[in-house]
Amino acid sequence: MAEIRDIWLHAHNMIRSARGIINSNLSPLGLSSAEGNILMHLMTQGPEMGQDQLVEQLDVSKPAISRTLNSLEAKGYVTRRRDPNDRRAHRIQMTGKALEIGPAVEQVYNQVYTLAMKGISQEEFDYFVQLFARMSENFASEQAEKLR
Amino acid sequence: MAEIRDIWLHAHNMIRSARGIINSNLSPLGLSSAEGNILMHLMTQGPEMGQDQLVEQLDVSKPAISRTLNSLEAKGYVTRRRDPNDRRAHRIQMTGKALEIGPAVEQVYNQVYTLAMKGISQEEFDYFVQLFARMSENFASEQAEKLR
DNA sequence: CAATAATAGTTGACTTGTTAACTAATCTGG
DNA sequence: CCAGATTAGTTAACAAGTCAACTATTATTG
Repeated sequence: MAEIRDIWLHAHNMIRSARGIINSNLSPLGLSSAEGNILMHLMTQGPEMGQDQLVEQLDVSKPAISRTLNSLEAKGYVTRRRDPNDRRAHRIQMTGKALEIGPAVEQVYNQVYTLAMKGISQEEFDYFVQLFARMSENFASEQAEKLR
Repeated sequence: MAEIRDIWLHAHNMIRSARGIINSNLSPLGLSSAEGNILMHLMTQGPEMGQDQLVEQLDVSKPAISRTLNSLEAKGYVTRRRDPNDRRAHRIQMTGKALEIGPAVEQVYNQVYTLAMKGISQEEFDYFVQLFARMSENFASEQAEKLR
């Protein structure tokens, strides 16, 4: 019988395992999983964007994004340009160095995705994500409720 | 079209939201979510167990359990007795104080579970958990592989 | 039966995230 | 046009977890 608590155990386990795999595969490149997440997002979603877009699209807090960009910038994988149209904002751009390691990073993430999907059909997967989205939305709208 | 990355966004969001709800509802009792998780487990899975069982069943590392028990003990919700049959081990037991607040704690968790299930049928839920279990197992056996 | 391995817990250093409070720039309505 | 609200980002303090290395027992086995 499925226990509802199990959802949290599985979610916790999956996130921890995936992070572990990503960390150990990125460490030869001198990258952490938090850094990899941002690079992967930039690689797949466009080569340049504002910090606030990273916050929204990766669903991670502003301070977390800010600090991870600090280390990516220090390592030379990313540049922060002031946006000339809005001098509060920063435009984040991957450097040539980032583009060089791009395929290697992408491969690490694809490996994780492949592992997650192992033994699961496309239909099952779509249904799973759809249910997860509804459950996640329950929490999101509860939060919106509280802010009102 | 369902993106596989979305799974992590949903999992992240659900865990964070649930933690937030639990934290804010337990804070009047002076409890954190990490502490609540342990109390809830003791309440539903038996009034007494070894620390290693908490580690295994809650799927949280030894240090995390150890430190959370420190604070539960300091607050008088739990006692650590040395096991007479194995003097390395500790037997964890809820105190009367913990039993008193038990129903209130349980209610907080049930509220979260109810929210997660909103608009989701029992069949959908069972299927969801079953798929999640398989996905989680993919990661667990990968990890076992590496240890071998 | 003694040496070695395994197990239960703790401690320390770190990772990755959070919220709250702040600065600086931009927007908006009276 | 300017006072107050909003927005982009940073900093500080904290939460909750991780792994690695340690102590102190208990189990195994040669």
